[in-house]
Amino acid sequence: MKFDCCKTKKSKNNLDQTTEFLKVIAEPNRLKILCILRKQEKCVCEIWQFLDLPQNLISHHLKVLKDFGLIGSRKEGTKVFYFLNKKSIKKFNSLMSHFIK
Amino acid sequence: MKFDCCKTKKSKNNLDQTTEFLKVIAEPNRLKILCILRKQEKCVCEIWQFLDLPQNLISHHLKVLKDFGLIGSRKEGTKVFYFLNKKSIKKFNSLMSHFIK
DNA sequence: CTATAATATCAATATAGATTGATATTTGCC
DNA sequence: GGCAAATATCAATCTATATTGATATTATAG
Repeated sequence: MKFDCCKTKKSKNNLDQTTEFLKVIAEPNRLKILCILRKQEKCVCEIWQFLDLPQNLISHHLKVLKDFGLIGSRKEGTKVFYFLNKKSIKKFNSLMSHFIK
Repeated sequence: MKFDCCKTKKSKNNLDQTTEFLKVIAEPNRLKILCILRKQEKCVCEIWQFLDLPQNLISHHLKVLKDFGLIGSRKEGTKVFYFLNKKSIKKFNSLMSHFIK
C-alpha cells in the first residue's frame, strides 16, 4: 500500500486530522478516561473516583474528548453517562497507522 | 486480555510512557518526519526540502524524536542521516494499544 | 418552591512547548 | 590555516492549553 506523506491535499488533510487526534489523546487524564470507558459507560462521578482531579477539570477533559467525537454522553436524571465512540476511535487509529506503525 | 487502566504501578508506568510517546508524535512536522523516514533514511537537507521550516527548527524536532528514541542518526562527512528506530516505534504502538484501540 | 446533588461554564493564571534569530560546531576543501 | 556547507545549540518570545477558583445550570427530593 502506497502512501505519500503529505504531497496530496488528501494526505495533508489526513495528517492534520491525525495530529489533532493525537493532541487530544496525548494527555494522561484523557487517556485514562478513554481506558476506563473501554469496559463500560460511566457517569462523571464514577470517572472522578478514578482520576483524583477537581470536578470541573474532569468536565473539561470530557468536553475535549466529546467535542472531538471520541466519546458520547447520555443524561439519566441528574447524572451524565459517558461512553466510547468506538467507531470514531477505530477511524482515527486507522488514519494514524498511515503515518506511524 | 485484561488490562487495568491505572491501578497497578506497572500500568501507571505504561500510561506515562504512552502519554510521552503521544506528546512526541502529536506535532505535524514530527509526524511528517516519521512518515518520510519510513521509506528510507534521509539527511537533514533532504528532510528540509519536505518540511518548509527553518533549518534550526528541523534540527529541534529531530532532536525531540531522537531523544525519545524514535529515530537514530549516523554521520557521513558533513551530513547527518536520520532513520527510523522501528523497534522502538513498534514497542510504543503496542503500549498505546493497551489504552486505546 | 426550596434545597441539594451532579455537572458544566467561564475568566484568570500557570506552564509546556513551538517558533525565531543569532551564533556555534563540525567537516571537507582550497 | 581559512573558508564554506551542513547541522546543532541557545536564549528569547509567542502560543496553546492545562489548571484553578468561582459561579451557573439542571434535575430530583422533600
